[in-house]
Amino acid sequence: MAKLPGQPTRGSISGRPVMVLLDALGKRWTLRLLWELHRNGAGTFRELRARCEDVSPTSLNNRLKELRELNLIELNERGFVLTAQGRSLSLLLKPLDQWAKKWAQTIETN
Amino acid sequence: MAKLPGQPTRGSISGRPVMVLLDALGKRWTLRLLWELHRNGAGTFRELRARCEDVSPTSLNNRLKELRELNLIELNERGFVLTAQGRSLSLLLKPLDQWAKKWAQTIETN
DNA sequence: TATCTTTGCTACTGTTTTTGTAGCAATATT
DNA sequence: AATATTGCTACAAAAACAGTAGCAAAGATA
Repeated sequence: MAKLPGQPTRGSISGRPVMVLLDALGKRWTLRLLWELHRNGAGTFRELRARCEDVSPTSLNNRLKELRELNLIELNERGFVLTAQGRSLSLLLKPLDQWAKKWAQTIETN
Repeated sequence: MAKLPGQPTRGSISGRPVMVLLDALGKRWTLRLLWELHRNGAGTFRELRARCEDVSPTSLNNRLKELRELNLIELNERGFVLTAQGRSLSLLLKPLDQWAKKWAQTIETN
């Protein structure tokens, strides 16, 4: 189901690892799930649904399945957890929070 | 069209800046476009299409429109370019390339 | 001035992705 | 033997995206 590095993806025929990654992250809920698991730790299927604005079980299952095939999360006694790979990736996402705060100040919402 | 920080988004009712950002980045071609503009510089509409696997003009236009409203890109004489904000964001994305390379080695594709 | 090109972009239709509701099978608990 | 919780699936509707064609405006060329 998920496209692994080396394989052509939805958004890039090259199969270059970074392209495969960008494509996976570009699917809905993927980034949010990584973020959620990083910030608030492991969770069961239903817990993750609740944490993610009640995402539909269909979508959640698809994303979790893909993230598992990509070796970014796994399912154990504690629920769905980031793997070592997943943790190292989510570390890269961490600065986005601070960045977004400053960014928000430069945009007039009202 | 685009959801700005402070406003509820597709994937988060809170409007928290980072959620707005994750939602925007989670749309197809968004990450790829930022990546492309960072790596290979400004480009016209048609150039960007070609650079991005011939993305449909409909989708490209939507993403460019959103990215402009989010103050991440702008259109000038040279074509579509990253703004200062866009550049600072794409700097955060840069490490993904190296990460993906190592990541690819840990996954057996064949 | 008239033609030719290139620009960003839109209309339209069909496919893919995502959603929302209901509920199942398996495991654990009481 | 019930009851509850787990991950997950079926199915139909809605939304997002793709693919082709082509338009209007601006610039270059003749």
